[in-house]
Amino acid sequence: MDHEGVAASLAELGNTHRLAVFRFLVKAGHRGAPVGEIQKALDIPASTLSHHLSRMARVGLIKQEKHSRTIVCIPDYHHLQNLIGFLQAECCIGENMEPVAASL
Amino acid sequence: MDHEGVAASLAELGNTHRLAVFRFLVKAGHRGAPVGEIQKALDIPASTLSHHLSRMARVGLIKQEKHSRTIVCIPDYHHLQNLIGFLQAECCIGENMEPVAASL
DNA sequence: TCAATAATTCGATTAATCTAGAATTATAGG
DNA sequence: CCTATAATTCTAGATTAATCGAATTATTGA
Repeated sequence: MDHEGVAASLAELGNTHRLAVFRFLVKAGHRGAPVGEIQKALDIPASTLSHHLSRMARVGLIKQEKHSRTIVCIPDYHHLQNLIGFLQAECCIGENMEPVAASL
Repeated sequence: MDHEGVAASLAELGNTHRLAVFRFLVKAGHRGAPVGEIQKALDIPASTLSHHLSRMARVGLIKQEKHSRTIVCIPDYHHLQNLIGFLQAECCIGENMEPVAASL
C-alpha cells in the first residue's frame, strides 16, 4: 500500500460512523454481518449507511458478498494489518525510537 | 483516547499533505522541524501548510514550540502509539485473530 | 404474478475541507 | 527605527463529504 492508499484508508476510518461500522464488523468476526444487521445495531439510516459502506469497500477496508437478497460485509483484516504496519514502519522510526513491537 | 478522538486523528492523517508532513516530521526525529523547513521540503504554500499544521496540532498529532521567530513542529510519538494501540486492540480481535503482535 | 424484504441509487441540501493570495503579527538584526 | 524573515490569520472560491427521504432494483415466497 502506497502513500495515497494509506491516506485514503485512514480518511475512511476517520469518520465516526465508518469507524463504528468497522469496529462492529470486527466484533462480528470473519463471517461479517449483513447490511441490515449493521443498520439495526448502529441505527444509521439505510441510504447513509449504504454510502459509507461503499466508501469503505472502495478503499478495501471491507469486502461485500451478495447472498440472494442480503449483502454480507466482511472486514479485511489484512488491509488493516497493512495500515498498521505502514504506520509502524514509516511513522515510528524517529531517531530515538525502535520499530516498536512491545508497545502493547 | 476514545472513539471520537481516534476518528479525529485518523481523519487528519487521512490527507496526503498531512500524512506527508507527519512522515517528514517523524524522519526529522524527536527534535522535529521548523515550519519553514517543512514548507521547503514538501513545497506546500505557507498558508496551506499552516492550516494543516494547526489541524494536526489540534488533535494532538504534533506539538508546536515557538523559539523566537521560528515555530518547531514535533511529532507526538505517544499519540501515534495510542492510535496504533487502539486499532490493534479494538479492531483486530475478530474471532479468528489474536491481538496481533508478531505482524511485523 | 404480487407483496414483502434487502439494499442501492437518485437528488437535493447543508456542512466541512482544501487551497492559496493578501494582509497581518512578531521578532531579529543592522 | 527600519527591513527582512517566519509564520499566522483573513478571506473567498472551489471541491468534496455527509445526510437522508424517495424512488428503484433485485429476490424471495405465497
